[in-house]
Amino acid sequence: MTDRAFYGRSVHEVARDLVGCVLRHGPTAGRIVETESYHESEPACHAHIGLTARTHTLFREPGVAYVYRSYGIHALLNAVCEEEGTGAAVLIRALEPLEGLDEMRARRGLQRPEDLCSGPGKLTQALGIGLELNGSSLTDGPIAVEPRSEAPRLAEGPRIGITKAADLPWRFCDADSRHVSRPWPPAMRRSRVAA
DNA sequence: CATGGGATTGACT
DNA sequence: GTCAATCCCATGC
Repeated sequence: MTDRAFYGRSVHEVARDLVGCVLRHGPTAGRIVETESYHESEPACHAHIGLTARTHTLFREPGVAYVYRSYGIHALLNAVCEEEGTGAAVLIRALEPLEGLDEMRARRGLQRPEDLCSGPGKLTQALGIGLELNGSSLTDGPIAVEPRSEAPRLAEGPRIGITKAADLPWRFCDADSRHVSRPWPPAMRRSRVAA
């Protein structure tokens, strides 16, 4: 289990260090293979507009889960980082499924492991993470994050799916995983190795 | 109080 | 490649 100090650092460092960690909720678990970092100083971050009812969670203490609804349909999971009062978080974008695959298949209505968690909305559905977990603790709550044993090789690139500050290279992928969401970062498109 | 857009996904051409 | 689904909330009148 990660501790609060792990999250109380630069959001970009945390985003890098979360790749390779195991995310767990109930009987389902997966290895984090893709993250993006967001900081209040740039307009793509929800916290950029300041403290509102929606962004309240982003300004809380490090190690809290920020879960919000995207496009009216999907729940997206973030880990709140840096000091309390600073709006910054790491978006968990993809997992390599490890445990509870059948539970994930039932929730997703799909079979292939690489389709179960290869996107931020997909993984919350697969793990059963909903908006009710917004504000819950990642260090002592229903969602757990377990430290990695070794650091994966990272592929970095611009964040995707956003219109503002789209040039910042704050997307971090496990360069050797085939469970990363599409499109893959340029550095990963040439040669592929099995996960 | 009305409106528009978004850190997405899946289905379709 | 395009596009609709669907809803919270920020913004503007």
